[in-house]
Amino acid sequence: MKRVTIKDIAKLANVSRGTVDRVINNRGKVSKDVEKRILQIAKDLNYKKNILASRLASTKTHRIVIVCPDESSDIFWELPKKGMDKAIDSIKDYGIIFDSWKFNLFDKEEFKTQFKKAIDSLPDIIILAPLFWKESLKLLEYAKKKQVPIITFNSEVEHDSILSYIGQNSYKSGYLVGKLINMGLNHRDEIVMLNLAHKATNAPHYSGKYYGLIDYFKDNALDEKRIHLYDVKNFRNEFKLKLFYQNLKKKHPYLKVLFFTNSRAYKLLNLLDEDEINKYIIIGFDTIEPNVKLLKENKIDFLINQNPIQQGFKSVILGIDYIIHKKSTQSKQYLPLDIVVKENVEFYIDETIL
Amino acid sequence: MKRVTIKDIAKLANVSRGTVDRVINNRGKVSKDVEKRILQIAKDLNYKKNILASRLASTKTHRIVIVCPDESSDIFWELPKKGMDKAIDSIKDYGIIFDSWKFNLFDKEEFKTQFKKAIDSLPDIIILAPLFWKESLKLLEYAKKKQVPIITFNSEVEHDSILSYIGQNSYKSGYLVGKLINMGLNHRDEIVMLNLAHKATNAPHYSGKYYGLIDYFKDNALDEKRIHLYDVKNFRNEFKLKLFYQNLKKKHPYLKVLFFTNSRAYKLLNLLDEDEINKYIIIGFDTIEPNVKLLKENKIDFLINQNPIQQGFKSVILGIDYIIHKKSTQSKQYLPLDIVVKENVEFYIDETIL
DNA sequence: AAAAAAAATTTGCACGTGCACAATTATTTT
DNA sequence: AAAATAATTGTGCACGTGCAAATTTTTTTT
Repeated sequence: MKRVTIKDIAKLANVSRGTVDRVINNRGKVSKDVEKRILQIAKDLNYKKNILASRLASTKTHRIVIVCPDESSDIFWELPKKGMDKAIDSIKDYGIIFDSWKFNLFDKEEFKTQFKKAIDSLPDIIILAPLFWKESLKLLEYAKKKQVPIITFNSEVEHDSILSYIGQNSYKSGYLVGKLINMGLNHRDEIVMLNLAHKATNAPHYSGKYYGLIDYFKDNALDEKRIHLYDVKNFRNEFKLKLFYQNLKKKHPYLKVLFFTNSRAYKLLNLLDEDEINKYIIIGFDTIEPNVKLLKENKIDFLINQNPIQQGFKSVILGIDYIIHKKSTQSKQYLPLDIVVKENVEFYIDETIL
Repeated sequence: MKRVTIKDIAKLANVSRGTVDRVINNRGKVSKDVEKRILQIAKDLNYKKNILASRLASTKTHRIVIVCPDESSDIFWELPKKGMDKAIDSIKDYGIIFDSWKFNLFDKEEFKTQFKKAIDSLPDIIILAPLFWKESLKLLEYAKKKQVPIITFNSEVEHDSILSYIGQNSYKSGYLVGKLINMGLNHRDEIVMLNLAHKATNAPHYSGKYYGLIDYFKDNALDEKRIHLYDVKNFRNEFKLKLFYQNLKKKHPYLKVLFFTNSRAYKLLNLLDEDEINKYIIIGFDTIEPNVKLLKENKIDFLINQNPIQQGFKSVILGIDYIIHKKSTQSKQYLPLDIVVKENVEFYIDETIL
């Protein structure tokens, strides 16, 4: 069962390889009837381009630009980076160049600068973590004008220059947290949802979580008035963070659940005593090292894993797919929301992908 | 930054491409000093073979044989199949031939026949689901004699002709189940562990689960005497299965947890009434369709996902890796044990891998 | 209807490696 | 030391596609 090649098609169509090539790759300059004939034959023979030969012969060098936070500005971002590096490594023969425009997670201006630079360099595609919502939308419009397609990951933004989104579904993660909370809740207990983040960053990102949680309570006839949402902007100042917690305790005598909306649970928890922590059901996100440590010490009860490594990996693979196959289906891919407990955490730490 | 090619090395070493080729691929017939020189230069330049060109030029056709149960004999086996098909599809240009020797899950003799046939066909590698323990060991010895390397998945067997194992860790899954059970258990409740399987199949497979569960109880100062293990060999006979359950109920007045050791929870559950089921905490394995249905109906509380799709996918990828790169590190890769509940099941059903 | 222009098609080299056979050099045998 | 043999090294074609220059065919213009 020999593979069907361009040559086979050419012979059957009574034309040369070059003509078939032009049809297959839409290079034009082919008469209508010949084109039709060739396409029919290609279809009949179920011709599939040999990607090895294609990439080997191609002189074009494609370029993918990655725009995401510097992993030194926040520990979480080491994870997508791992996945991306893995993917990049796996296709080193395909002649695709990767550039990285990093920005400090807390620096809105730098985000704008870097994203703009990325667009202006006119790459074949940009892989973007659109952390700042408003600014992203503006620049996405700019990208559209410049005809640079974009794959987003981690944060969900809607825009028609976005080819695909890879990441978690915030709403559903909130809903899932509802379930986890409910497994150990009494009727009076209060739930506090802590958003340790700058106001600047992606708003829908965590509000989705909030509404998911609320809806779980509604769907299960629980009183959602017991849920309290707090934005904690000064989380990087330990003193203020601790002060915030002292006030929180006073305000909520029946406080039972601490739900951290992102990977920064450890920032507060590491400031508290053991018996203080043990009173609560504590839920956070992402299996970064300080969180895992707390999980193993029974200080965190659940971590939701949003598969950041896979997010990075798949974003890059998708970018490659787009370039190689010119696949351009607008799509969303929500990665699993894994429930991580002490007893299965080992499987979610040093994922060896592929 | 142009890629380093064989030609570059040849020029620097003052030899021809052919000589470099012979060194790189250990084809012999090269004088010692030239070989040394070339290897040094290759190392200095950090030469990496271009896999595209290599595979394109290669005339060799490699063959991978898959030996696993026919998916029609048990619904579970559709899942690894999906993963395998995906992996096979992704490398269709690499000129690797796949053969499949299926066997009926319940037929020990057929397993032996097919596995033996696979070995005798002398493929480059066999990907095997070693469901029958004793028979596998015997034939693995035979494979060793015939020098056929083997990758196993799904069931863990120890043998030195096995290159890698991809699958779950039974002990740890039992341990994890302990945790899940414990979240909703009272001190008197009885746990019943049901092994719906022929005696013939892989013994350590489920006994690992048993010991894991026991150990969780011990580690957490729970009374492991409340755990009762039953082998249910006649599970395919609905009448006998129901009878078994009736007896079970009589025997265990404080029965609270039904823990199914494999994917066959639905076989019993579909015979029982809704209010019967609601009394229990029910835990099973694998997100096959009938189980998912029960999970969505709140009839199953937890499913442990052993990532069968990924198991299939990774087994094949590993086989390809072995053939292409001659990587031959003996290794085990335990895939995550995902906790699946109604609220996150959607992410574990129709996994779109890569 | 010949010349010019445009459109369609063919041809040949390139990509980097595998592999078989030819050519050269080194070693052994006569 | 020439001849025979062995060991080593070089050369050319192949894999299937991309691409552009060269050629042929068709259409338009004079």
